[in-house]
Amino acid sequence: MQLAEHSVRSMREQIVDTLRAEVLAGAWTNHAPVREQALAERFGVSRGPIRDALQELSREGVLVYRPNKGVRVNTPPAEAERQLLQAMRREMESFCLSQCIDQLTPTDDEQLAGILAELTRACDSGDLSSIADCDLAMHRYLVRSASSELEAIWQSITSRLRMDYSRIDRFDQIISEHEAILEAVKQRDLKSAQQAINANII
Amino acid sequence: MQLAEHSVRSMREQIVDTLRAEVLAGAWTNHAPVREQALAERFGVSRGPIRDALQELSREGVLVYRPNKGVRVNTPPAEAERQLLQAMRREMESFCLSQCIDQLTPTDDEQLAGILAELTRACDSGDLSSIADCDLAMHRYLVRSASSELEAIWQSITSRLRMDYSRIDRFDQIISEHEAILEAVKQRDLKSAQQAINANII
DNA sequence: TGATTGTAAATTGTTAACAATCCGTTTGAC
DNA sequence: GTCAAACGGATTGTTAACAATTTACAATCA
Repeated sequence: MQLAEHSVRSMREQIVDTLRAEVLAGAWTNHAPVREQALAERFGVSRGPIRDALQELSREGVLVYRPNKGVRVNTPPAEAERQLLQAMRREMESFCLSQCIDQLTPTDDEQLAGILAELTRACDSGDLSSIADCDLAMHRYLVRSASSELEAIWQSITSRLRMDYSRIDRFDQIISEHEAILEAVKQRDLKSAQQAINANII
Repeated sequence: MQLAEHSVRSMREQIVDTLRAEVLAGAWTNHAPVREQALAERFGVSRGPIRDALQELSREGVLVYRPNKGVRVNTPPAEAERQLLQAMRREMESFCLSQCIDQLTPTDDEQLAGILAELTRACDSGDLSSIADCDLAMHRYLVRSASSELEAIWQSITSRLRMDYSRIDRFDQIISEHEAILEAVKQRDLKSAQQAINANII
């Protein structure tokens, strides 16, 4: 079974996902250094897997690694850099849509609808961390459907973008934008979907 | 001194650079799995740093990691994906030039000239691995001058592109293209430099 | 024969101890 | 009082042994 292959998530991957979500949700400052021992105790493992996870998050741009000094939370990019990264993200997602849209199945539609439902719930409860998670999950789903290779690059771009979800009056907008994406995808309407994605990536 | 900070290259980085150069030069096949113990003995270290290096190269797209099964050499991307990656690479390098060109010093010009000299030597001797190295080194220098953040993304794009240097009649062209880049950069002529870079990324 | 289960070797994943490095503090000379 | 060298605790880097998993191969049965 192929899906089982994917469900084998190593310790490292779990730690990476947990820590990334926390950092991107703004739960950590970039002033205090990240200590390996503390994380090891928290996750109930030794420092080995923790080091692996921190290294991966550094490569991804979430953290910054300096030899013999450990890691810190990365700072947001300068404005010019941010604009480049955003342009690249748009380009990637447009491409991924064009690659995958004709191969999506009703099962995929259901998955996306599920993510949208969770996003709606998160917006209602105002849980910023969860909103960020769901927003990105929807985009990631489409990118991954096109290419797991591109997913890694996409991740390192979005991790560096550090989107800001704090403007509370945007919640309605976030939901409706993602509804538009889902609708266009369901109809297998590439142009509309690309437009909806571009409108969402601001 | 700031450069000293940079010159502190960890064991992992050295191993990563060595292995990347070998894989991208086509020295490894993607049929045989990569064994940690063998590499550990070759580099005279334990499996720890080797695992770190393999993990980093996996994230970069040079290798592919599968839980409990180790890593293999990655396969080249499909044509459509390759075109996207190339477009993104162009976009990045154009941007980096615009960011750094006015801050480059005569020292940078010398560094670039040095890389070009080495490239010329490599082309003369037909050393494909060295040609690949020097070609990328020049581009990397400009990217890094603009942003070490972007360098990581750039690396993961170029690693996946798997450029082909084997056409022997292209050596003259490679040299002249890089001469054009250096010349335009020396003049601090952004438009010409961007044009030269775009012409070189094919 | 062909498929399947059991077993042993090989390989990756994890751990804990040890070595090397960094950083704040103290000490001592001038 | 100021500066620099030296000390000590804390932290990261590396190692080797151990655990878990995979893989190849032989033994068994229909």
